[in-house]
Amino acid sequence: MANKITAPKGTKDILPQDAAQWQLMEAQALEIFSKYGYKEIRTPIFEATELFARGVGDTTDIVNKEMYTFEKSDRSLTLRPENTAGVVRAYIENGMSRISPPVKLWYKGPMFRYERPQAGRQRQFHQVGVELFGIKEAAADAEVIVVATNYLKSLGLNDLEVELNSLGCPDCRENFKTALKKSLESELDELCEDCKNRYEKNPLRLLDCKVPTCNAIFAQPQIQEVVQSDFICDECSVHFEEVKSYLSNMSVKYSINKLMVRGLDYYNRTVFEIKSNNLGSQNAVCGGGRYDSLVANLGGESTPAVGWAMGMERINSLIKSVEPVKIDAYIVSDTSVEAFKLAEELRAAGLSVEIDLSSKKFTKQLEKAAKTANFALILGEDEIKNNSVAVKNLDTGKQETVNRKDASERIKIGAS
RNA sequence: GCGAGUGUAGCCAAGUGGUUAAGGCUCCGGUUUGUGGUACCGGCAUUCGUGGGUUCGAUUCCCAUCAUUCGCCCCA
Repeated sequence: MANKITAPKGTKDILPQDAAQWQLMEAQALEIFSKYGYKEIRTPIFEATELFARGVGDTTDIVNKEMYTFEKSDRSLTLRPENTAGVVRAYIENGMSRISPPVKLWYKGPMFRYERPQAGRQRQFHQVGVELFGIKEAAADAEVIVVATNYLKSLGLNDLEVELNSLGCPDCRENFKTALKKSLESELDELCEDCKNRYEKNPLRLLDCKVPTCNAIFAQPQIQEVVQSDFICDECSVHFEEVKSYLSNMSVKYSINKLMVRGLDYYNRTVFEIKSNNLGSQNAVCGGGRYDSLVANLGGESTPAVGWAMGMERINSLIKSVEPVKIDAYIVSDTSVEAFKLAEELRAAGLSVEIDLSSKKFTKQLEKAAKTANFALILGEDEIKNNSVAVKNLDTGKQETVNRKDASERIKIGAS
C-alpha cells in the first residue's frame, strides 16, 4: 500500500454508479434555467488572482486563506473559489453591457477552496449558479429566487427553507455595524476569541456565534434592540418589501433571518440562503444575493446584478438515488465477427447493445446478458445461416426466432 | 489553524499477546462446451495504513507518522 497514489485530500471521484444523479442535476439545470431565458456561460477554471482579491473581497476567509494560488511567467493565477467574479469579468470583457438588459447567465462546474474537508465540504466541489445583470428592481431578486426554488423542486426537493434578509446599501450597513459595535463595546472582554476577531473584521457575523456565553450576551435587551432594529434606509426598505411581496404572491415560502450575513463582501440589499436539516453542519444548499457594485468594482460600467450558487454535492446528497438502467440487449454468440456486426446494426437502430469481447463460453455469455440486459440475442450457426436471430426476453424467459432485420423492432415492442 | 473518532481485501466486516487472520457481497472458474439470473464446488489478504518500541513472540500493548471521518472556523 505504501506507494499507492490516492486522490488529493478533499477531492472525490464521481463514480459511474453516481453518474445518473449528476446527469439529472445538469439536465434539470439546462431545462429549468432555459425556461427563464438564462444562457449557459463557461469561464476559465483559473483566473488572475487579483480578480478574486478585488471581486470576492480581500477581508474574506476565502481570499485570505482558502485560495489555490500559483505563479506562472510572473503572473499570479488562482483556481476559482467561486464563479460570480469570473462571470462578471467575462460580462465586462465581452461587452455584455451593450446587450439589452436583463442579461441572464448560468454556469456549472468545479470550484476550489483550501479548507479542512468535512461533511458537505470538499476542496474541489461543484456549483451550479445563475447571475442576472442590469435590473435594479426587486422583480429581479424575486426571479432568481423563484428560479432556485423551481430548480430544487424539479429535483424532488420541495421542503427546503428559504431564508431572507436585507443588508441595505453600504451606508445602511456601516450604520448598523457601528451601532452594533457600540452596543457591544462594554462586553468585549467577555466574548470568545472568535467573536473578538469578528468584532474587528466582520461584526455582522457576531450574531450567529455558537458559544453559549456569547449568546447570553447577545440576548441582552439593549443589544437585541439594536439587532432587531430596522436600520436600513427607506429606499432599501421599499426594495425589500417589494421582494417579499413578489415571493408571497408566487407562493414561495420564506422566513426572515435578521442574523443572516453572507460571507462574500460584494453583497448589498437582498441576501438569501436555502437550507436543509438533513445535511449535518454544512446545511446551506444555496446562497446568493444582490451585488450592485461588483461590476463597477471590477472595472465595468456600473450595473446592478443579483445571483446565487448552489453546492451540487450537497444537492446530490439530498436527492434520492436513481435506479441503474439495464441495456436493451446483449448478444450471445460464438461467432464474434457476426455478433459485432449485429450489434452495430442494432445500435444504428437506436438500441444500447453489448457483446462479449473475450470469447467466453455460451453459458457465461448468457449469464452476463441476464445481469446487464433486458434481452439476450442469440446468434448461432443456424441463425446466421437463416439470416435470423433468437430474441430472448430475460424477464419472462420467453424466446422467439425472428428475421434479423426485425430484431430491433421486436426489442422495442417488447421493452415498451 | 484547533478539537475528537476511526484505519483488517474492490465493498461490508469478525477476531485474538502464540501453529495456516472468520464470515458475507462483488469478481473469476467449474458442475453444465446452445439457454441465464435462484443451487452446489473451488479461487481471490505470505498479512491487519506506515515506521519504530515493549516482548521469546504483536494485527492485538505503547509512541510517532500518514490517511480518513466528524466538529470548530468558514462556506455552497
